[in-house]
Amino acid sequence: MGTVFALADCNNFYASCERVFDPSLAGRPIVVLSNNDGCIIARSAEAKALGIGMGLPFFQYEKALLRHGVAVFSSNYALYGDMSARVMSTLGRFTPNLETYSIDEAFLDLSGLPGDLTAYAARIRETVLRWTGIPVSIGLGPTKTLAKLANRLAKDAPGHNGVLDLTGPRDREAFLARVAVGDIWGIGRRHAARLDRYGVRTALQFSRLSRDFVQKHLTVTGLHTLLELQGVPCIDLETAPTPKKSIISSRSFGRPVTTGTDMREAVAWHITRATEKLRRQKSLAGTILVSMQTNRFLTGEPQHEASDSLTLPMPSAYTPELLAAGLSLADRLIRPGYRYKKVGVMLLGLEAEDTVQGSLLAPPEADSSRRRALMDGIDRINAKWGRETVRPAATGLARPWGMRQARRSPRYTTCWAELPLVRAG
DNA sequence: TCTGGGGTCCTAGGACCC
DNA sequence: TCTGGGGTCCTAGGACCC
Repeated sequence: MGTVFALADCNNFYASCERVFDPSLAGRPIVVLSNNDGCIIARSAEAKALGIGMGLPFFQYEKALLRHGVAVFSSNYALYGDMSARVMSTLGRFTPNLETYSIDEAFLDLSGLPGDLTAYAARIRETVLRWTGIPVSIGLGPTKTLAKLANRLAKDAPGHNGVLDLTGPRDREAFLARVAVGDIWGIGRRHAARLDRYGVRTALQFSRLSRDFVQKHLTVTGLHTLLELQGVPCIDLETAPTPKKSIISSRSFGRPVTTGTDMREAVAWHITRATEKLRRQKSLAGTILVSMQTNRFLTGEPQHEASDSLTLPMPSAYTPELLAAGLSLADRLIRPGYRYKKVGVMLLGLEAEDTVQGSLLAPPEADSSRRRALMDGIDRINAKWGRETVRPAATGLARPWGMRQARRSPRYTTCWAELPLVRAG
């Protein structure tokens, strides 16, 4: 018996989360918007059936959506993140070997399981649905790529009840023939277009290409995809979360920003947020990068896009130090007279806080333990009393650059004041 | 007025070394 | 016209994922 991977993927996850706490949404088309209520990033099955595309700018379709009775939500990541954790912990009851692949997907290693795999997967589905209210589909395969493909078929192909098994070679070719090459995990738009020029349109055709051809055109990652489709595992299950190698905080503004003060506040806010993430994974950053841009869709307006980075003398997770570095970069980049749309901060050159290299030139800071205690104290207060209970003054108070979120549902599961209310009688 | 955010990996080419 | 050979490291850009 070989390896068996399952991919469990929540159906229309964000839309499903909204539905769990609002039964009146059953059967209704739902869309969820990106940050700032910009684009449509999630759709319920009913919304997809109406032909509402992914990534469409909301403001262009707002009237049509409301006319069709579509329920529209701002994204509510407090809710989605918490529901995701519930789904993952439920899945964890069925195997200790689980990789949380994204907010709504997990790979499970089901190798060596006795009995009927399809029935086992069906039981996983039922349990997740009963315990969390979230519907999932499950694909089974001897490699992650085939499990992904099986999952897609489980969702799209009727008559499979949300579970599809591609672990055996039986019927595999027939299923591969039904999947477009661009729908293979790891084959994106560009590669799909390139393959199309060679007449390669289905997963089956792709799986029959020579290794040399694939490596030449799609590099080694493409070669791994090829082998995985042929049933040869190349991509392992990663059960332990690995620390990030870079951390980003960036966001569009709710409205154009024109003053240096607002720009600096926004940059400081992102630095603070990125540095919190950095400390949470117990890392230090060697380099900070600040970027900003105007609204590229407004072709009539003057455009400015700029970014620059600065490498610290010693890697750090001390917010005031990163604020000083990042704001000095911002001051060099910001140009008066532009209407900015977005700023971002990236932390690079990350290393674990306990393995950092010392420097011959800069002796260890006498107050480094004091700095660490200060950050630790602030992080604890904010964990207990809520984000931004204690925050740098540089991040401002009024936040005129903050994002729009006109249609957010309550944070049903993470906020006492927003718990769902049930009336009896 | 309005168009998302956050990541990873690979390769080519330049800088630099002996 | 010709002007070595081989290696490492870093970065930018491109591709992919959700």
